[in-house]
Amino acid sequence: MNERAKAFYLGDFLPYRLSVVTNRISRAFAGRYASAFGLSIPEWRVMAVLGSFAPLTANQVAELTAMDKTKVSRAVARLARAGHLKRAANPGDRRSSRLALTAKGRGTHGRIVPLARMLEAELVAALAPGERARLDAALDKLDAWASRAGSHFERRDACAGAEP
Amino acid sequence: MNERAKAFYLGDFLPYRLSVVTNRISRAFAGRYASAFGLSIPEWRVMAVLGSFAPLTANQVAELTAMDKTKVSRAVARLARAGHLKRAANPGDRRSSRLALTAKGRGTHGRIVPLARMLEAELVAALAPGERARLDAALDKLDAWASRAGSHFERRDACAGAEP
DNA sequence: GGGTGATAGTTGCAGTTGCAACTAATGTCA
DNA sequence: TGACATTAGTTGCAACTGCAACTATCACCC
Repeated sequence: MNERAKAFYLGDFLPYRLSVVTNRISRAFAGRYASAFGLSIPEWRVMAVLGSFAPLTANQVAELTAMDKTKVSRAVARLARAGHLKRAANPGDRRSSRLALTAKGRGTHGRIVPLARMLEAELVAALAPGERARLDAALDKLDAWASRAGSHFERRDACAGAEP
Repeated sequence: MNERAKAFYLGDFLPYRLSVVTNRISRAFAGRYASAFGLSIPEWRVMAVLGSFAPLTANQVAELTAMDKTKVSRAVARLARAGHLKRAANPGDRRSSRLALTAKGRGTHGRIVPLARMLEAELVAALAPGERARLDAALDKLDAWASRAGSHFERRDACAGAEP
């Protein structure tokens, strides 16, 4: 009836809730697997997409991983230094290079992927049957909303996907 | 049949998916509201819990916001400097202080909360009826899993930022 | 061709973060 | 009371982050 409406509980606030859960899961993933191979999450993401899709430019990696090009650049530099990937000249465009995993990189990738699958399986096991599909659907909708909201209201973004 | 199992697609990896969606939403929230009041997300969280629960110690704030005590300490320092909250001596324990919003802080809180509710309403509007409740339930389960996994397996993390 | 504007990727910089180490105040137990 | 472990909160540090600015290359078009 007055301006003193219902109390606001942070714990019920969806963005907060998503953030907390996501961070806990990321932490579990990083702590159990990624860091055991000396990889940060951005590096793991780069390796993951390079493991699936043949040679990619850094730009394509950025799109596939939803990461800022700066982040990709640094992750690629570290992975190259560590011998996990190599850059080959891109015949069609000398500004970019074709990134691909080395044998060592493929080895690491091959060891992490099963562990990632295992972690995901544990995660899904915590859900009821069919609940994962519904979760994915909900996340799709939220993502679509956030992408729209981000591009409409946020300050002038240079280009593509906003990202973490 | 051999070690070359199904390809791994990062885009289907649940931790990754959660991270991307969460970050987009946080960004939309921060860009549209929090930053308009000069508040970072950690600061907004502190104000949110102080707005609901009378005086709290920094420690209690840390628990309620699921933030590191360091983060809380810095957020509180900035909020105090900006005049949004004040620290009062804690009679029972001189190590901590009782934190509470000032009049100015309550004013800001009172203006942000309706906007936060509005954003959440938009978010929920993107979902089907009943889908939000199912999402919450799923998040609860994932959270429970992550808390368990984190406390059991985690130990010395490197220092990689946490994000899937 | 040569100018103009876009694009790929890198780097400088300022701000944020978590962990470890630290100070200060309690608590405990003999 | 006096040593010793605990807890509240702060700070040093080293790493990560995004943005803006920059270089190099490409694309267009007169």
